[in-house]
Amino acid sequence: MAGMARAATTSDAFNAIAEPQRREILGLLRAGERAVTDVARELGISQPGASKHLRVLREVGLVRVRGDGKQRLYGLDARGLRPIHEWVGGFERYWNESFDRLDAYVQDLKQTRQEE
Amino acid sequence: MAGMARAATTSDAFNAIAEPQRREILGLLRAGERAVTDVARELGISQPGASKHLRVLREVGLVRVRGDGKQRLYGLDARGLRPIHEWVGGFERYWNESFDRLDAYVQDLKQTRQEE
DNA sequence: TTGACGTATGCTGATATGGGAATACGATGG
DNA sequence: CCATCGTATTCCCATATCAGCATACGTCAA
Repeated sequence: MAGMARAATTSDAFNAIAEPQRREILGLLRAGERAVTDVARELGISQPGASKHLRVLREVGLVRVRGDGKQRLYGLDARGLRPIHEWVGGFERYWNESFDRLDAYVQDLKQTRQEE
Repeated sequence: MAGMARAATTSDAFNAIAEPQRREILGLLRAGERAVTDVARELGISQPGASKHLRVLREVGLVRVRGDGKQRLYGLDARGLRPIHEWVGGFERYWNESFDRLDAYVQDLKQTRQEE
């Protein structure tokens, strides 16, 4: 076996939210549960498209399903976003530094302390 | 033109951090600048591999380069992570809710108010 | 059961992606 | 200029991904 497009956990939450439409879906579901057709309509995508994206989101646990008659209601389960938030948050002290005209030595000093 | 693997901005910060090794690189660079070879060695990947990942990170602006003799020192530029942090943070109030045994109606009520 | 609706899956085509290996490029030192 | 070291790029392969389309599946109503 040779190359793998995106090594390790090929389908984790990081990957799921790398897709703009999936991010839109998650944002939409904050307002409450939605049937597949509704998701498709409100986002202007096809029904199979919505269904597939929802499948990915479900497989990584960002979304739950609930049968409601003929419909399948998808609801947000944001718990999987927390690790992402924490990982990115680990860089919080760095993104306020102005790197624009900053050489490496100064940068090394700054990461020791200095907040703003 | 038909299908595109990952629609809109095919290379944004969301995509860049979807790769585990690239996340490792970013984490490594928090400790300071690194030459390509050092990144490769410390992460146990090949030099071309490191170079390619660093290229992606540079193209989305999460990393800056600086020539240092024969070497090319890569440094972290975390500013591009801020939008991600904010987007994910928009779900913060949802991931503490216990969805485990919660039906949709209750969920709809909760999103109106209730904090914890 | 049959039809209708809602949803999931399968297929295809185009493209993106990552790894490995080889190699080209760039800068420095002699 | 030449050798060397550090880095970037290219080629190839295998795989993953997404969109569009068609179609299968599941549920409910009559």
